[in-house]
Amino acid sequence: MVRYHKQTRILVAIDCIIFGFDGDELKLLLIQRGLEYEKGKWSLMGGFIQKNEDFETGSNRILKELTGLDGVFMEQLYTFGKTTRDPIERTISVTYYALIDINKYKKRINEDYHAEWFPIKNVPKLIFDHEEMVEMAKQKLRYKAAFHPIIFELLPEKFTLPQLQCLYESIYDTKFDKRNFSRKLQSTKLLVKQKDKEKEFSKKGAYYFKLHKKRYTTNFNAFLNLVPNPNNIK
Amino acid sequence: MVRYHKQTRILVAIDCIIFGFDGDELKLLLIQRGLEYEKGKWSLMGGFIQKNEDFETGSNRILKELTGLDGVFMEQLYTFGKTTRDPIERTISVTYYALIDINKYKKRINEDYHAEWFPIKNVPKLIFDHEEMVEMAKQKLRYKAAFHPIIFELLPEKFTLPQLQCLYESIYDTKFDKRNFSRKLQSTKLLVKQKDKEKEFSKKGAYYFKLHKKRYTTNFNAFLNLVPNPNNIK
DNA sequence: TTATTAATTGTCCAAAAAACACTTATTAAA
DNA sequence: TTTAATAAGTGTTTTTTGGACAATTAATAA
Repeated sequence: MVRYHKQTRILVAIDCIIFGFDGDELKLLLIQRGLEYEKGKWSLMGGFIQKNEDFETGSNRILKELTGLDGVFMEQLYTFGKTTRDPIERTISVTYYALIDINKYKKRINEDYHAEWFPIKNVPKLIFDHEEMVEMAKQKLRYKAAFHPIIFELLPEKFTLPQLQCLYESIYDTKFDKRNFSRKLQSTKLLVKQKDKEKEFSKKGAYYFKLHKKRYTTNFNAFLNLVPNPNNIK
Repeated sequence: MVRYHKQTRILVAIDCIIFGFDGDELKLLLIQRGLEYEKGKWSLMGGFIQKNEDFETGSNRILKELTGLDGVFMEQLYTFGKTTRDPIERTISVTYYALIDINKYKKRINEDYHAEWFPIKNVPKLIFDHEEMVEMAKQKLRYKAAFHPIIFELLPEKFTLPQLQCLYESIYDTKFDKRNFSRKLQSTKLLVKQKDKEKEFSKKGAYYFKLHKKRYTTNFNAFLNLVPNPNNIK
């Protein structure tokens, strides 16, 4: 095989910023490094890209290795390339952020890693530039959730309006008016009210909703406005 | 130096998607490959990352090599990693898109490359996955320009409202109502009307505007709405 | 029966966005 | 000099959207 000569070849890692929601606040899944350098310190789940593996495959492999989950929402975030970011050897890191339904995550699916969920407001010190990665992922999530209905990836199939509002409030670290919130979310037409109620968290109980799947997939990338009618743009 | 063992090291390229605006339509700067593989084919400007170079340095080096320009708006777009994207040897590509004032670009600043501006609606066939990169950059530009005032990076210091509208229309491939457009843009408070007029393109002449630099830098990341008052969010 | 708790629901007002058409400045041609 | 042509500039009305605001309801526990 022909090769490019005299060029530097570099290690390429994939790191995953994994978000979950436990019904109370937004959380982040971290692992405690086992052997090698920086042992015992907290870090994002990651790994090196393999010889014949592309990023989609690699990020899914890494996510599955830790969580056992397949087919979750995951999107490339940013590629970090400071020359000194890994003190052992230059490594660039292609990061992906994932939104998972925390109920589907089974603790200890993988005994090789000591993994734990941390409240997003209380993340421990992380190795390398992982804190910067987390910060960027949080911003991306805030940004995207303000325009697109991606938040539902963090919720179980059936959820209530108060749960949904709580999730938004956790992401934006603020409080919303529940009347306006309810009206706004229902006006998206993405929610289908169920007949049964969630009764654990209140006496009255809150109606469950499910996503209108067809509209959800169709509207996943619908967006808003500085340009007139951006949705009608060809 | 300690190194990670048994891991694959990969070539890392940077490719730049360079946009410009000539007063009429959005354009893309491409080069015709000189020697080596795929000679004569059109391609994005790119290069391999150097041993002690991070992405910001590298992307600026590559941009300057072709355009002679410094300090232009450039932002990381996406990292492409399909294992077969470069048939010579596996190479991942970290892409950056740049918005330049086309007037500052001097043709033939660099005789090593045969570079040409192509209308965005009429881009030739490109090598590798470069068309995919261009497509993604176009989408990103549309997305971002709908919420943030980045478009001014494509314009000279003084510009007219009709020019600005023409640029938006070219990006979105549609027509806007000029009364609403003018009102909307002026309501941003980012524009400062000048006393002189541009008189080449019409008999009446159109007033020049400049950016209100302070407000422009302050509001560069201001944005809009699915969440109440996202601008006030902590 | 009453108290408590959280869910649910509606009205009004303000601001923003979109639809819509005429007037003005200038130059070139009649 | 008048007229025609061209593109710039400007205002009003209506509709839609967003946000402020508080009373009622369902269920359980005291």
